[in-house]
Parts: sequence; C-alpha cells; structure tokens
Amino acid sequence: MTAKRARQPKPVLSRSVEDYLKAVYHLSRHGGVATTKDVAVRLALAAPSVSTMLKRLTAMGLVKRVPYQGAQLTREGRHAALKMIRRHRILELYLTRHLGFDWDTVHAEAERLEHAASDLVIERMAATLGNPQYDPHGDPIPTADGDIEDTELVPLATAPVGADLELRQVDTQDPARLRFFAGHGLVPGLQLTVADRQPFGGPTTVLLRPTGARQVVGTELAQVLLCRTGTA
Amino acid sequence: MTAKRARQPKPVLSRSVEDYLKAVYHLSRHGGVATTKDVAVRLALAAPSVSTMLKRLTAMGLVKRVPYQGAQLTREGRHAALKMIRRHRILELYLTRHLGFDWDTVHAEAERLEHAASDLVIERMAATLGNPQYDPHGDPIPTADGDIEDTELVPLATAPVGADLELRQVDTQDPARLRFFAGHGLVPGLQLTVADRQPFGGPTTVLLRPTGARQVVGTELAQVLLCRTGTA
DNA sequence: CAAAGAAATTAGCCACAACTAACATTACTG
DNA sequence: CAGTAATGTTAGTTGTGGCTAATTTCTTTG
Repeated sequence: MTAKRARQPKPVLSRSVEDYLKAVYHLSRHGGVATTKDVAVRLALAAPSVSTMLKRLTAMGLVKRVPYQGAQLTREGRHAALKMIRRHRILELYLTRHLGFDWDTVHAEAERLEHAASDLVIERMAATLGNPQYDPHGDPIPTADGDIEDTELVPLATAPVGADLELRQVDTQDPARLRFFAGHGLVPGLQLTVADRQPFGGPTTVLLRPTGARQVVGTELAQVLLCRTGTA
Repeated sequence: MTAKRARQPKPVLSRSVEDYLKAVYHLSRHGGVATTKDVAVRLALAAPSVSTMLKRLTAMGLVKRVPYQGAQLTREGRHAALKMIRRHRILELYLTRHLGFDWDTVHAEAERLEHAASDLVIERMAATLGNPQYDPHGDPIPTADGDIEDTELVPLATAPVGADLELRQVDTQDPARLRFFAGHGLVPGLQLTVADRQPFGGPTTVLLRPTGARQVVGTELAQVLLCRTGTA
C-alpha cells in the first residue's frame, strides 16, 4: 500500500468550471485575489451564481477562498486554467494563420472551441504552427505542462518619454480597438520610441521605429499596449 | 402588416437537441421512423430520456411523432440535422487532410467539435478543402443550404457475383473495422469485381481492379461496404 | 385470442448551473 | 465612529436533461 500515487481520476471539468478557472486566473494573475464581483462581471453572471460556484470550486480543491475576501487558484486549479489558456491561444493563432481569421474576431471563436477540442487536436495544431510561443495578440502560450512566460511589460501609457520599446502584447479583446491597432501598424513586434506625452492623462506620441511614422495614442489605448523596454 | 416573414428567432439548439436530431435523421433516413429504443441505443441513453426529449422536439416543431410508434423529422428538423451532418463531415475531412488524423479516429473528434464550431469556421474549412463533396468515409457532405446527394448504393454483401463495382462509402465508425479496411486498401474510390460468394451467409471474394489482388470479406463487413454498380 | 414479452410512456427524482430576493459583512465617508 | 453604500452570501426557484421504477401499449406466439 505504499504508492497509490494520487491517481487523479480526472473527473473532467465542465465548460462552466473551465470558464471560472480562467477568469480567476486572469483576475488574480498579478498577485491579487479574484473577487466575486470581478468574476461576475467578467463572465457576465449574477454575483450569487459566482459565490456558489466558487464554493464548489473550493470543495473540489481548485480554488482557495476566504469568504468575503476573494479567491485564488490552487496549484491544481492553476494547472487546469493554464491548460485552457494554452488551448485558447493555440486556437487563436491557428484560426488566424490557417483559416483566415482576423485577430479581432478569433477570441470569440476560440472561446467556444477551447472546450470542445481534444488535447490531440490542440497539440496537432501547435505542431502545425511550429510550437509557437505567442498568440496573435502577443500573449504567451503556456507549455503543455503548464509553464508560462512571465515577462515584465510596461504599458505604453506609463513608459517614459524617450524610451525605446518593443510592443509585445495588445491586452484587449475588443474587436473595434483591435481593428484600430491593426490599421495603424500597432501589432506585437513593432519597435517604437516614445516621442511625447501630454500631461494630465493626455495622449502619448510614438515614433514607429522602422518607418519613423508618427502616431498619437490616447491614454485608454496606451494602457493596453504592453511593451518591453531596452530595445534600442 | 403584410410580411412578418417567419422571422425565425433562431433559438439556438442545445448540444443535446442537435444530437437527437442527427440520430433521428440517420435512423429514419431510409423511409422508416426512428423508434425510442433505436434512438436510445444510438445515443447511449435510457429510453425514458429519449421519450421525454422526443416530446419536447415535437413541441418545438422539429419532429413529427406518433406516440408508441416512432418519430420523423419535420422540414425544419431535417434542415437542422443536415446542418450538423455537414459540420461533422467537413470537420472529419479537415482533421484528416490538415491535422494528420486517421479516418478511424476523426469521428469522435468531430462529434465534439461540431457543436462548438461556428458557421464561419466550418465554411472556412470547407473553402480550404475546396468545397468537397465527400468525407473520408465516402459519406456525401450536405450543402450549406441543406441539400444532400442520395445515390443508390448496394452493400457489397448483396452485390451479384461478377459485378464490377466502385466502393463509394464505408458505413461504420468503428475504429477497428476502419483500420482493417484501410489496411487492405478498401477505401472509397476503389474499383473492384465480385469474384465469388460462399453460400449460407458466407464471405465474399473480390478482385481489387487496379492490382488484381484478391480479398476475402466476411458478411458482416461486406454489409457496410456500399458500392456503386456499373463501373466496368 | 389470451397471455407473455418487448417497447414506450408517465411519475418522480437528481445534478448542474443559472436566477431573484433577502440578509450579512466590509468599506467608505461625513 | 456611526451610517450608508458596495459587495458578498444564503435561501429558494427555475430550466435542462439525465436517471430508475412503475405503468401502459403494442406485438408476438402458444
């Protein structure tokens, strides 16, 4: 009776549970906890539904929760969440590369497919794509065993004037905003220099490095353009 | 108030409903009706579940039903069923052609994806495949507006000795049988001649036309090999 | 053609996952 | 620091879609 070795009967998580785990992951990613309210807003559900489900997830060992405070993922929960995020991002990239979708429409498609595609389909897609590291928005794709790159990125909105940056990640799923970015060449990989910023929450002006083109970006948008520093 | 024109609010069918419609379609395809029992067996459900659901589908106008007798699809129901079958078969073909799946494993994959993929994804796949007419098993793919080819095919098991045939369709989803067929070159498109048949339900011997290779096929298997006649 | 057997249905139950209404707790503010 | 606003939880309901057990209807056959 030495090693029953946690045989994880793999109860298979429901689509709902998968969505909750992803939401908690995203909301608590930067150290904090995910509150009931935030999860409810993110999933477009009523607060009591979330409260109940978080209790269930806690009982399942996927979430650690302090009542009235918030929730965080357990190791097991994070693993499941990262698996879903891997699926999502591989699907997004596959849909753009192989089925002609634009980066502003793939999110919704992937959101449904991620629950239905088998591991095998996902890994075949990943292989076809050459085991990519980033999705179309620059978000890092977790590995199959649940590791994810965690680079320090700075929002364009707070980068100092004069800084040379590489746009790494476009942190929105709103199709209108994504179309705007794509239309102005603001996609991951772009090299740019911060030329100016108006005070009092004013817009940031950047120089697109290859062409030298000038581009003014309002604060709200500059907030979701995440950049890597030191790329002179 | 002349034309409200049947505004079909498209209530979106649930995954379960979609599965039931497909089952009823397949079971009543050749003129008959789908019985509760048959649907239950096909979907691996208990009979009462099916009975209840068929009543609901009838109320939704998707199914015509005579209690204690059986069910058939309405026009609307058949349209929905054919749409699912189109999705299924396009997915099967896409998975084999572009993601390296074998014809014996695609069925299960497609079974889950068909409920999650959007129309757009399906049509993009269809376009990528060159708007194909047949899936990997030779089953005809319905068009986007719900037409399906209805060729008269004869099971190899009942084709007369001496007949020249084209194998058009392999009517099983069992992976073991499919692997056997593929291993012996028995795939759609194959030209063959019926060389011999043993009496009393005995096996059929065929000559594979291009090579002249001899192949003995037991009755059970010969039953699911559907052929077109007159291909000398 | 009556009785046994097979199939279908009804009745009643459960799990999941949503909801609203009511109550509890925490946080903010005068 | 009391009181209100915001947030969280509990209680109770709903709809979907399964299930088993009991009953009804149809079919088959001695």
